[in-house]
Amino acid sequence: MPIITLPDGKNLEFSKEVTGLEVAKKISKSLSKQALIMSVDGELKDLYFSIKQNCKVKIFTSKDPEGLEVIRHDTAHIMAMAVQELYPGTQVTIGPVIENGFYYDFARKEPFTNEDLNKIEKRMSEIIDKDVKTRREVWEREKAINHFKKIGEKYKAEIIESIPENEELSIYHHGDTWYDLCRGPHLLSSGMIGKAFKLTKVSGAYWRGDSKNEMLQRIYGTGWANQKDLNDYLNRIEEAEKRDHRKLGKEMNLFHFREESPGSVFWLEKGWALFQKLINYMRVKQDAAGYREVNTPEVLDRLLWEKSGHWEKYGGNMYTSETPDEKVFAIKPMNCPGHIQVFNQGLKSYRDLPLRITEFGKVHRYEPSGALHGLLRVRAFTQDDAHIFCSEDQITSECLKVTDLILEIYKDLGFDNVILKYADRPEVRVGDDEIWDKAEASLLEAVKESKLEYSINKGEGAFYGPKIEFVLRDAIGRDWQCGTLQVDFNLPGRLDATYVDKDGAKKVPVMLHRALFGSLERFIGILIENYAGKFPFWISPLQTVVIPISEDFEDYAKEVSSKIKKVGISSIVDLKKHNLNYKIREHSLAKIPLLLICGKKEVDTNSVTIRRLDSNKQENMELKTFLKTVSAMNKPSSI
RNA sequence: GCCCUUGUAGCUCAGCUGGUAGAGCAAUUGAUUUGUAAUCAAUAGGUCCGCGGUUCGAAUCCGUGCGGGGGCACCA
Repeated sequence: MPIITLPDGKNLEFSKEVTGLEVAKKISKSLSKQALIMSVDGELKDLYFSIKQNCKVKIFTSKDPEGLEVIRHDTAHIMAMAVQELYPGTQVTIGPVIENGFYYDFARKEPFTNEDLNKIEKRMSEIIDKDVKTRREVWEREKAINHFKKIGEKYKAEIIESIPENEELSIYHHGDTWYDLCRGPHLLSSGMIGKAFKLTKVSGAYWRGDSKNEMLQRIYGTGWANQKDLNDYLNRIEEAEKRDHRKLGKEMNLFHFREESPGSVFWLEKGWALFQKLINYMRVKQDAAGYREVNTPEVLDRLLWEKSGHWEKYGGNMYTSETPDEKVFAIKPMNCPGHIQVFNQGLKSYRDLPLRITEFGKVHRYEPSGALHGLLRVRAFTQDDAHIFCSEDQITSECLKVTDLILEIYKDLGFDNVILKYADRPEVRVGDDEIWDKAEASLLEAVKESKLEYSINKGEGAFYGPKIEFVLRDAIGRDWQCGTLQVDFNLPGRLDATYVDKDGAKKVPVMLHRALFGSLERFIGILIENYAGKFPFWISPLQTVVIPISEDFEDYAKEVSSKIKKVGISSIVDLKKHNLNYKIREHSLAKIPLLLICGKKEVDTNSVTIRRLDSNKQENMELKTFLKTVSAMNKPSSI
């Protein structure tokens, strides 16, 4: 006689055991039509699960995340079913739900093509139309293993073998012919999936995510509660493609890549202007925050990298250079050993701490070819790197200062939404556990004091210390990991850094590694995508174009342009023999923030007519006033 | 690095099943001197990614290398 408690606290009493579907019917007819799955005392169950005892039940529809998830999960199953019907001999492996959709990994010799995807989609649609029923069975472990081995599903058999002995093995049947080992829960029938899904891409994926294993074929799909949500999603993807920094970088003449140096950027004039503006801005901010800028060699003796521990852990990813006298040098993949050598120059006292050394250091890392991606993952990049040498009791306050600086800088660049990821000791590391305990505790304290939202990434720290990663959210809701802050009790000791403490004894300083943008290259990529190339005025690589209406006004246009440059704002005059409409179109497409039109009217009144990007209003302003206005626009909000 | 896919003019792309390449924009030249998103015309521009093979003949088919793209793995 179960009494069922609903989320609103209401109790429903039944005279005998009931299924979820019956509970939903009792609540309301419309709910029973929309119900997809339920939770029983917090545990997700199929709607045909029979409830015998008193419990709390919640029914989920496609409006709930749980409902959407089960739709995606069922779509993955139906896809696997369609694939095995169309391509006999294909083995199934796993098919989980992911953000925005699902995938399923298959083992099959022949590659799936895009035409195959269309065929599979069609077959899925047919299965959904047939509305095949779902049925759950519990199998004996041995029976399941032998069965899947017998029918040639060796991956499934392997999965079952790895499931703990005490766990129940459920097999879900979809219709009479197809079934899959699965934890569930699932929908009552295939028709409940709806048709708001689309198979999006095929790719390779290693069995169990390990590159030592064989490669499977993964088919990705996206799945939604209704057609509108699917269309919205597809539109979001399209919008993101329009913002692709590789496309915009080419269109806007910011940078390019060439075969001769894969993963290294050729910065063009405009891209480099942007790069320099960011660096100059950082110089101002860092100077105010007590940093001292230095510059250290790009090429350093291999012995130093051996001593620091980099050679052992990352040697395979380091560029090296052999000199004519057969010495091996490494091209720096990081700035830290160099900065410790800067610290080591001259005797340091506790009065020098905290000592904040910064460098816009260009580093080279031999990234695997498949990892390269525009500006976002490159083999040569510039870090806005700094190392703070301090005493143990300064760690937390220094970490908080770094966090404040990062937040201020992100805000200036238009990112208000920042979260932290705290990562602790990895398996492969240097230094003993006692030191790690100390480092982790001090960093975590700073994380907590920052009052920012944070998550913990177990075992993801650097090999020399725990770290925080700063993740910002862009204009279209994507997260990007940029800044980093790491506590390091190891490297300074390895490279013999010491300072003289109050009591006259030599001590090893703690070192904090931090980068704010991280990689300038990557950050510019993110900026391009965030702003879709329409940068805020103060970092825009070319801020103004002066357009004379005809040859008669060229001299005035030149005069205006040179006055603009005198107040520190970039400007060119467009003297090409094209008409005004043409020039407006060209420079608007190039995303120039301000176009200044000069004709008879402007010459007579010593003024300019302004056309702002994305506006077709005309705004006439006296040149003097304009120069003042535009100077005020030429800086971020914190300066 | 691995799987799939792709590489034609500065850019975007066309070129069916093999017969040594074409458009638009950009560039150059000339005409037009223009008031807020493409003025008109002419000219020039290509080792069809590299190397090898099949073939009477290869941008096209095959092999291989390099680069790009989508994932996987990696990311100090």
